[in-house]
Amino acid sequence: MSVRVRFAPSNTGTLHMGGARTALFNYLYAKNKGGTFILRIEDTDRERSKEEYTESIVEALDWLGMEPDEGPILQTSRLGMYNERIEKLLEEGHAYRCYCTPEELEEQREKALAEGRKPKYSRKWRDRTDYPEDQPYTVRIKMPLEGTITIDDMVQGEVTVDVDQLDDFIIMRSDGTPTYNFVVVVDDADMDVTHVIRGDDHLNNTFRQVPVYRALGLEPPTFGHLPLISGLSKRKGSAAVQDYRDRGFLSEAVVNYISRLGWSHGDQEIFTREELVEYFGFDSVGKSPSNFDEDKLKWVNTEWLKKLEASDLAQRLLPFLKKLDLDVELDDRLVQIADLMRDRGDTLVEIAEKSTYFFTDQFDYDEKAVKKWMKPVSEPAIKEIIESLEGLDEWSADSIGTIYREVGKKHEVGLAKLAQPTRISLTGSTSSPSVFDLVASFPREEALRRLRKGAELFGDDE
RNA sequence: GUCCCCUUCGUCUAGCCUGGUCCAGGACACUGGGUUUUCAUCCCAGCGACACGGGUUCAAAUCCCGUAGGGGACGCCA
Repeated sequence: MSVRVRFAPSNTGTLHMGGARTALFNYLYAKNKGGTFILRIEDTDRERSKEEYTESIVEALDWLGMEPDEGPILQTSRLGMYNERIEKLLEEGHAYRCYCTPEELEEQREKALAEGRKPKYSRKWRDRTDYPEDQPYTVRIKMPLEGTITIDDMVQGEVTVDVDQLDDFIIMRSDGTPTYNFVVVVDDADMDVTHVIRGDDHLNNTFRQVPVYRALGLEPPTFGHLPLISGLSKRKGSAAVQDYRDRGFLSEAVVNYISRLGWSHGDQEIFTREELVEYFGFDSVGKSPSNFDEDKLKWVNTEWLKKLEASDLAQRLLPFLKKLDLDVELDDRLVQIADLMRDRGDTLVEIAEKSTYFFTDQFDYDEKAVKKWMKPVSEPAIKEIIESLEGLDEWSADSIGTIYREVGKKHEVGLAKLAQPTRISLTGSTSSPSVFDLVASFPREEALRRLRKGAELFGDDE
């Protein structure tokens, strides 16, 4: 049977890095096995579920390149299915009505906790049939009364729990809606899910769900419970995936980075999507929780920034440049600039911010730099360079470089004394790509205009 | 409180299953050098860990037991 996995977030919030990693491991496992990746939205929490979150989750997955093969499937669209199954369980004696009130249960729970016992439903209505008339009731599943339940988890290995830890949990609320631990089972079974891969905060739930499978006459799937990413805070990965996109991280880098949280492939750090799909397997998934380290994410991002095709990079940089109110469009010049700037920042945001001078001359000259470099020694040479540049046949970094070297030699000034004033004139500061590339990156008239304007900064003799 | 899971450099991890090749390897970060027309990139070096305690064994990061610490679960949330 072919592999079918599902990522099943609730739509009570946006997708954050922890969820993204769970989705990724599902996706990678499915693709590695040539299987199917399903997206299901767990929206049975009527209080908190919001459609906008569903959209946000779909968008995040899309950005990360994990389009589901099936879905999104909403659980609320399947309500009828659940009621049928509950009726059947009731008829077969695998479930029963419970007339306890929420207040009554809460009281018992608090009492148990206060006395240091495990809070557990008393099973008061398990074997009763003297149902009160017209009273609201919930439906509870009958858990086995003795024995143990063992699962063979793809990540955790064999885990056994004594059934005395389990109680008859509610599968249908008094308002008639089914609860999570019941609904997941029905859905996973109906969708022919073969492998349930989720965070290990669900490990305990698994022992509740297995008896539900059995009561329904179904074989439980294979489970894989991933260790959680610990200490996620807004600053550490629990912000929406889209926030990382907006902060200038590449989706490849995000995917690459989160894949390495709990999984590894020897010493390799940088993976293409194809490699991830090819190498991924639960043999290499660890059991211990990991921390989200933004410094390393940044490093992975710089690696991807270096890897991308220049034209691709330019395209991705464009929106960030536009956000800075710059007059830019996707053209050869932008591609050239992207290529020059790609290793000069950790994120697209930083690169965009450092690239503003390419698109506007509204910048301030760095005073210290002006003082240090705009000196009379450089002035005659720079003036001659400006003249030579005016008549240059071929406007290219190479030929521009030739002029700088020749003029420098003639005036007996070092290259730094020509390069720095040039940088200041074109960018306002002394930090930029190679000067020749820099000059060549401007249309000739613009370069000359800035050089002439900059030349006015040359100070008097000291 | 009860149950489940986890524990190798600050962080992500390799090694653990199949004890010796590990006085523990790689990566990020950090520190110091070098290359360079600036900055960045890049290169080199350094710093830095087997949670603790018992066993088993000729030999343990690797196997067993315990302790401590961390995480998770215990809902008419998912």
